[in-house]
Order: sequence, then structure tokens, then C-alpha cells
Amino acid sequence: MKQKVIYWFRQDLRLSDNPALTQACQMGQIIPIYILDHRHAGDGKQGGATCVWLHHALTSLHQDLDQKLLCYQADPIDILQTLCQQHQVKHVYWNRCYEPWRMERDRDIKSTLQATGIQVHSDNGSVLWEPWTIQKTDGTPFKVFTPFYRKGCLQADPPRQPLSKPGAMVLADIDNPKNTIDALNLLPKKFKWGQTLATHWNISEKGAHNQLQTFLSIGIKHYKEGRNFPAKPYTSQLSPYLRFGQISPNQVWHAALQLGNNADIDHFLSELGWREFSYHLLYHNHQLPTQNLQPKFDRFPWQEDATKLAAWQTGNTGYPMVDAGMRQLWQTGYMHNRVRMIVGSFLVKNLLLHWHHGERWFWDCLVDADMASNSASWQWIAGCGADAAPYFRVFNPITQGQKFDPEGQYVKRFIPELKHLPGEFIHCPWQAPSLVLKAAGIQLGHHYPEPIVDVKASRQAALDAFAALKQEQ
DNA sequence: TTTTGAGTTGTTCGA
DNA sequence: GTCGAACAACTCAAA
Repeated sequence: MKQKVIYWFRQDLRLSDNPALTQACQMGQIIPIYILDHRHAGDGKQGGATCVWLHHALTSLHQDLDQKLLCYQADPIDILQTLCQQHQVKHVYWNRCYEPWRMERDRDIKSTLQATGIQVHSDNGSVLWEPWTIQKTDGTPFKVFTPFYRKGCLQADPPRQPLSKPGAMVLADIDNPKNTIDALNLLPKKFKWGQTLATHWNISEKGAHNQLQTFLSIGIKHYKEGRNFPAKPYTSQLSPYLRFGQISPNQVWHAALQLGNNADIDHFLSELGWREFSYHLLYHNHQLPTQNLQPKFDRFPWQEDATKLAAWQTGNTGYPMVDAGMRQLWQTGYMHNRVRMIVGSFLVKNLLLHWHHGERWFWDCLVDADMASNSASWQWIAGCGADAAPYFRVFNPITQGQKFDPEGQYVKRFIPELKHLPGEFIHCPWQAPSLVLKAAGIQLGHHYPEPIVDVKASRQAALDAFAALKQEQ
């Protein structure tokens, strides 16, 4: 009888292309475990939408593991030590995480286990290039995306080829009826939001690969241009699967490369590069989720306005493009990338609310909420990041809507009360003549809100505030 | 060593 | 109606 080893699933909830799991299978019978560790979720608590996703992802993984996955909610070191003792385990395997606080936790766990004669084996299962392998020739980290990607990533060793499922996986038979997924209490109790969310997705490793195949056969062919149009099916929608490791970036990278070489494919690969860049930034800036990368933004006169924030969160700003995005987020746990930029710019540069509010709301509502990507992207749109959007780049929700959702298909999908409004006014209902509004069955302020701010005036206020920051320096 | 041009995603204004 | 300039400051990397 082969010895028992522990495989600790973390952000790699899959069997294929799983380097540490493949190693573990060669060493012995697998005890597969998952540990819910809220203490190390980042800001103290995992977001609501990711909890729902996690519940379904674990359920699917449990099935793929012959109903043998053991789930725990406690300090990982206690769980690991107890299990090792009970089952005479001498080897523990996992794929590495890259958030600074998780790396610190894992270092502690590794040294504690090693002190008791247990070997820990870790591998890279979730990034194309580990953050410490990409640096400038002078040894310091990159701060600008393009050189990071072109000079750093593309000149480094290419991402490894994906592995297949471990051929001979033997699962240890451990009866432990208490350690169920349900006991983790991941689903919200009070309302049906979590159920609605889950209907929009096939939350499994198989579902991830179906999504990839759909994208490769349809979306990627028009990706470079098409990705900007939220009503069109040209984005991959792989982000939540990547977030939970139900598919690996290596699997996605090589599947796209196999299609050949053109501008659409290159552009898609560079989006995987942005994911790497976010991890790179977080690795080198532990305070990325909470502190402005550019300290002068600490003096920015952010407003506090609970009413405006609530209007933004619930999709009631009166700007259809913004509201459609926020409602898509609430209903599906997802938002199209172009629209994320529009709502982000609107929060920060029109409502003048701190990007923290947006970062927290996205953290709670997005099924793909990832600490590195979320905080790096909010700093980017707010203009305080390392390689940020210039402060004067303020998205106009009307112009953006007319450009990227010209017929208002996207808006009407998520704001059905506007569905009879002619395309001419779909992004600016308050400009429609009263007869037109009446014919469309809309009374502004009743069926759909009046604009809560004037974009022209608020944009100017933001620009003035930014200009003041500059002068004070 | 210093200089120089470029850098994901935009808007407005005036000629 | 179209088009170029202006809207910062700073990092990076090639020359």
C-alpha cells in the first residue's frame, strides 16, 4: 500500500494541468483537502459573489474527486498538522499563491511542517511567469505594462506546455462526514441573489473548457475590435475560471497560440499579460489594495456621499451605460471590460468618490474578483497607479455608449424599462422630447432616474482638483 | 551618461 | 463636419 500524501487545493480547483497534483499522484494516495481561510482573503473577508462561485466550484471538484474532497474552515496549520498526524503523512503538496499575505502564511506553514519532518512541495499552477522571474536588466521591477510584457515576459522562457490529468490518481479512503462543502456556509442565506448568479454560469472545470472552446471558435476571430462592444460575444469570459484555477493560464495561452498568429490572437494573449502584470505589481507593492501608488493622490479631495454611492451601486445614476453595467454586475456577477472602465471612471471622476468604494463593491459582487487584478485596475482607472490612465482621461458615458453600444442593445438588455426608447436617445433619455418619452412609456424620475450629476460640470471639477494636486507639489 | 520617444482603452475645443 | 492639439508627469529603454 502506497503512503498517503496531502494535496491542498487553493486557487487551482482543477485536475488537468495541475503540476503539484501531478507530482503528488506519483508519490502516494491523495488526501484532497480545501481550507476556507477568511483570515487570509485579503481585506479580511472573501467577497459574496466569489463565495457563491467557490461553493459551486468545490461541489464540481468534489464530484471529479469521487466525492472525496475534505473541506475545512480553520487555521490551515492546525488542519495540516492534525491530518498529518492522524494519517502518518510525510508529504504535503500545493500550488503557490502570490498575494503577499498568502505567501507569508505559506512560508510559515512550510517551516512549521518541515520542523516536524514533513516535506512540503509547491509548484506554479496559476501564473505564466512567477513575479520574481520578470525584472528589468538592472534588477528592479517593471512599472509600465508594455516593456513588462514585451521585454520582460515575451523575452523570458515561454510558458510551459499544459499537463494532462494525472493518469493514475489514487484517492485515500477517509471517512469524514463532517467536512462537507455545505458546512463552509458559502451561500447567502437571506435572499436568492446567489441562486440567480449561478444560473448564468457552468461553474466547473468542464464549464471552463467549454467556455474556452466557445471563445476560440467565435470570439477570438474579432477580438481586437469586437472586445469593445458589450452587446457582442467577443470577450472570453474566462476570468472567473482563471480566478479559481478551473482552467490554467497555460491551457488558455497555448490553446490560443495553436490557432496561429494574428492581431486578434496577439491582443488576447496580451490580456493574459495584464493579469500577469497585476500579480507583478501586487508582488512588488504589498499595499496596492489599499494605498495610492502615487502618494500625491492621498491629498485628493474625495467626496463622501452615501446617496450617490448607493445610486452607483444599484445602477440608478440616470446614465444608461453606467446603470446597465452596474445591473449586469449585480445580476450576473460579471461586467464587460469596456463597461468596467466606464463605471469606474464615472465613480471616481464624475461622482468624485474614492476608488476604494469601487474596489470594495467589485470585490463583493464580481465572481472573478481577484485581489491583484481588482486593485491594480482600480488604481489604473483612478489615475493613481504606476502605469495609470492619465488624469485627464475621463470617460463620457454618453459618448462611450454611442460609440460602443450604438443601438443600445446592451443597455436595453439590463434596463428593460428603456426598451421602447429610440436609439437616438438611449444614452441620454433626459434629452428626449416629452412626447417621445411618453410614447416609450417612461416618466423620468419614476421609471428611470434623472441624471444624478452633470457630466460636464463634474468632469471639470475633477480636472481642477487634479490640477490643484499638481500645483501643491 | 544623456537624450529622446513612447506609453491599453479619451474628450473637448478651436481652426 | 473633420482634424489636430492640448490636456501631466514620469518611467522605461533604445540610441
